[in-house]
Amino acid sequence: MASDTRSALVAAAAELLDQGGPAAVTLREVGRKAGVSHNAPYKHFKSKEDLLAAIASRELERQSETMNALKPQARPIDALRRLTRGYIRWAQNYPARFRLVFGEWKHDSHELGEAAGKSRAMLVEIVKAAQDAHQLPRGNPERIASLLLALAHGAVDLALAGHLSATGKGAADPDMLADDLYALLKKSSQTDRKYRRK
Amino acid sequence: MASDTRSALVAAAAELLDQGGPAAVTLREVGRKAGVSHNAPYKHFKSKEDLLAAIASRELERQSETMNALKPQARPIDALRRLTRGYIRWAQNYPARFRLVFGEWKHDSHELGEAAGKSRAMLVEIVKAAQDAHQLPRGNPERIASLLLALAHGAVDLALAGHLSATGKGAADPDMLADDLYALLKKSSQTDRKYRRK
DNA sequence: ACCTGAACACCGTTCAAGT
DNA sequence: ACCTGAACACCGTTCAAGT
Repeated sequence: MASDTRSALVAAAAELLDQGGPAAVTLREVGRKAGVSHNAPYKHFKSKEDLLAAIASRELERQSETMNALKPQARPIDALRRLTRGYIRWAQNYPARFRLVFGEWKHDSHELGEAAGKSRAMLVEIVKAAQDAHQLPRGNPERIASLLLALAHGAVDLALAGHLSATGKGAADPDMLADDLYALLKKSSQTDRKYRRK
Repeated sequence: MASDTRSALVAAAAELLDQGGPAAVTLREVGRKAGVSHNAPYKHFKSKEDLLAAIASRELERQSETMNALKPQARPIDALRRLTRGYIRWAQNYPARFRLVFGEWKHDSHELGEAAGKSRAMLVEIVKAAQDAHQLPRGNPERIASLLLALAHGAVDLALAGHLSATGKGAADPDMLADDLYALLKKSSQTDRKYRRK
């Protein structure tokens, strides 16, 4: 199914993407790197966009693998924090892949949506566990997962674009903002507990 | 300073951007729309990227104008909420401009950074006012402004990419997530008040 | 100072042809 | 089924030349 040249093409394209952004991913250069002609990719991908979508899918699958490997953790809230940090690190180390995964997709790529859904489901599970341990406030776990994801995503995207760094006292990097949100959630969950004890 | 053809070129380019994304912004089409030759843009902009940066600057300036026009509001917290909603609406109505403004910039465009800083400063002022009225928790106002901005930005970016819509019960749009964060901040500021009264 | 038309190198995509 | 080489249309950019 996943032929040898196909994955070689994806790997070559990902390398070019990291080095010079989407503009550097030319089918001619991809072919050269993979040792085939400049239009051999058309036997494996419908178009250049389809090749880029394959990179994005690969990235999302790797993310869910990383999430699986990271699961066993004493406190669920610590697993969540670690996950958040991992997400931020990934975006900062591979900004081009990060932007590709969350960029616009005309050919709405069913495969991509499924890979994203899988990661999401795992995230929601950990949120539920943290709620059961009273480390997160009550409420719809999917909603809280979205809140955490949106903040981490927005913080790192702004940071990459240089729109976050107020130099000096107010300076905040993505990790700090994530910590702020976790602190707010913790405070809120403590209020929840007080109610529960009444 | 802002010559007539220059702004005509920017307007034409913005229109093309809205219609078909950055790929649709070809200098030939921009020239045609503005009634000049396909390389007249080079007398006003160093490159295509420079033209795109001009669109981004224009957009940021318009944002700070909108913020100025919106300022007089009874409760500062309401002004903040309105600002958040405006930001989300803008991104949803003009996704291509939104992505352009927060995309990557090689030629790091000093002009762009200044326009962004101006909007930021206004946002921080309103946060301060809300803190003084005990509608937001204490703490560094720049930090809280970053938190609000990061969440709104991340939520709307995820929504545009289709990575937010868990259908069914857990479904959350950007406005709902912003409301969640405001609720957490309100709760936290009430705890602050209790401390203050002791 | 601003604009034009021709030209160059490069890219995505298609096609006829080979194994 | 997979690959190749030539060809086409298009694009960003440059250049010589015009006002």
